[in-house]
Amino acid sequence: MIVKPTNSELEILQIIWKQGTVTVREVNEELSREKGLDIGYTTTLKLMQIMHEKGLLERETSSRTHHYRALVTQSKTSQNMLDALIDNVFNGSAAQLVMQALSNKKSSKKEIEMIKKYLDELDNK
Amino acid sequence: MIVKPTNSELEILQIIWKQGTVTVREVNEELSREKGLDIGYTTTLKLMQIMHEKGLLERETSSRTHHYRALVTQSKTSQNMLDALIDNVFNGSAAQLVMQALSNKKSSKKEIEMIKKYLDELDNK
DNA sequence: TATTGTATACGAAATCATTCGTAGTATCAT
DNA sequence: ATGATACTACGAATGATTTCGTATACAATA
Repeated sequence: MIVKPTNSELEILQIIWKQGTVTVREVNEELSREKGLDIGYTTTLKLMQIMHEKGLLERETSSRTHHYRALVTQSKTSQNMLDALIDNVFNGSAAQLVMQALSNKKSSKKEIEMIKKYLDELDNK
Repeated sequence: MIVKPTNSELEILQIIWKQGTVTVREVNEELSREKGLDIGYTTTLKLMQIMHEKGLLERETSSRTHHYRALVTQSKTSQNMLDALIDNVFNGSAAQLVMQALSNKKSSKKEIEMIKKYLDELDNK
């Protein structure tokens, strides 16, 4: 089943993917830091509770302070988002998306080399 | 100025990008067809009116049936979406996005060749 | 001309996402 | 033990997006 995280949920997921296991407070502080403004603690709490209901997060409630972990991987999630974008906006062509992605964002030579190497590997299969 | 189309707006834009110039009815029928369920005519109408207000569409009202055209290009729009995705999900690395995009969606040899050629051109600049 | 069909305009209901306040409870330091 | 602090639960306000009903007007046609 494909779960599509909302924007706010995605922000929270990013933090969890970096940290592995988190408390609500940790996420709330990191969010506030990133945004440079104070997010209400209960706002973050509520969001994470909803994410738990939706099956995006699991949690450990044995101690008073709950601990959350992601149930969806970063790669699965970003793949879903990419697939949606490819289908919806690039007429199903990954190549089209790739070229456009490279056209604007100036990538370093190193990055381009990396991609080439990657393509060669793809070729040899 | 960056305009961020909502999901529904994007669906409509797709149709308009394919067709060039459209009436509300055409869009409504195409939407209903794609979704396999009947969308209220006035729903589509309202959306397109909003899109017009927002500056996403222009329209020709000389005849009773209005004709709409897109004011945002597909490439500008998709570039914006890609940039957002790269920033939000791929830590700012286009290369990361590119490789992931290619990993799942199996691209044809032809597509891969095309990308390689494209990379070579990028290199020579 | 009266009827029927097809437009637009627009307010507002319905839905979904986000934010927050309050209540209740556990924990910790004094 | 008491008070301050930190936690969860949850209802509800707010805001944005999506959907639809109704009013009104024009056009085609019987």
